Amino acid sequence: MNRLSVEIPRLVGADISSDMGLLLAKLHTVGSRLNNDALSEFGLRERAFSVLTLACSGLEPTQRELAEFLSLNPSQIVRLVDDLERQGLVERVQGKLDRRANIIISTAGGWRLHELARAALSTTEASQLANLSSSERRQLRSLLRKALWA
Amino acid sequence: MNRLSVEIPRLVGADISSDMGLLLAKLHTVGSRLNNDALSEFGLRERAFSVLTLACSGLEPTQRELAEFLSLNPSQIVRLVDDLERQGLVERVQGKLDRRANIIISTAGGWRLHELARAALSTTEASQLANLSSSERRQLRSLLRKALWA
DNA sequence: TATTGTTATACTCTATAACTATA
DNA sequence: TATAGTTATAGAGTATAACAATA
Repeated sequence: MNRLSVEIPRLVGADISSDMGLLLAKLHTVGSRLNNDALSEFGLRERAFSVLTLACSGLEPTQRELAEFLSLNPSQIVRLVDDLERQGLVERVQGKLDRRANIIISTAGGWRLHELARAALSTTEASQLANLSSSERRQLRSLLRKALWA
Repeated sequence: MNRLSVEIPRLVGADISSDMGLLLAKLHTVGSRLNNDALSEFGLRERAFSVLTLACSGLEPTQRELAEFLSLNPSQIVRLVDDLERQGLVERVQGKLDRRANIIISTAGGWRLHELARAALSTTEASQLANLSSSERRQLRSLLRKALWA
């Protein structure tokens, strides 16, 4: 249950093996397990890592933008930022134009941890997509991006 | 929050927009919302639909096989089958070779509901992947299958 | 009036360990 | 001893409504 199956199960013959919902669910949840395992030594989980990455991006995202971009709702962002802030990895900075908005930026420690975590994740991604060539991985990435943002 | 964004958000510029974990998480969770909305009129959710589909496949899956194939753990299958059984959609049949195993098969009512649900889902999938041509959708499906089962 | 972030809350999903009956 | 299914339980993820501060 903790890794991609090495044997091809009998049920792959079923029609549902081409069902987009199932394919995405399976690759996502299996990948999440690998990612969360890899991130656990850094005290992070998959979504916290995404928030940290955006806090490191230089784009100065507001919590609202994070919610929209990550397809999470605003109250989930509150919790994620609370935890990252408690760990000293990010800070809430009041927006200049709109004082209601919090801009989330990484601390120096956040940057350092992010680099380590990113490196660790690149190896889990390689194992998650071991069945694909590097050109197929690029193709997959490109199709997923296009599906989401045209 | 309930559909794919029509506008491309500012943060797409960030490196993380190519992060496989994020791409899969986002397309999966947004798709799940659409699927669960579409299935709600049938009293189903995404995973229950997957189990029902396999119960209708003629492959006579055991609960163990369902767990492995769907990347869920056995106790989750118990709950899903309990609910489907309570709705009269599937039955547990004791395995002939191994009396410990339960084979999950669809009832006539399960078959009928499955057909209706499947038709409803095909339209949500179309809207989820509206940005892709039909050849790109086939390509995506094929890459996801290959990633999972070589 | 509308929006940003927050809190409280409920529900769903995921994971684990302990148990039973069979193998 | 090991495996299939079950139960109980805890923790993580998701969704909603109501509220304060600001627009």
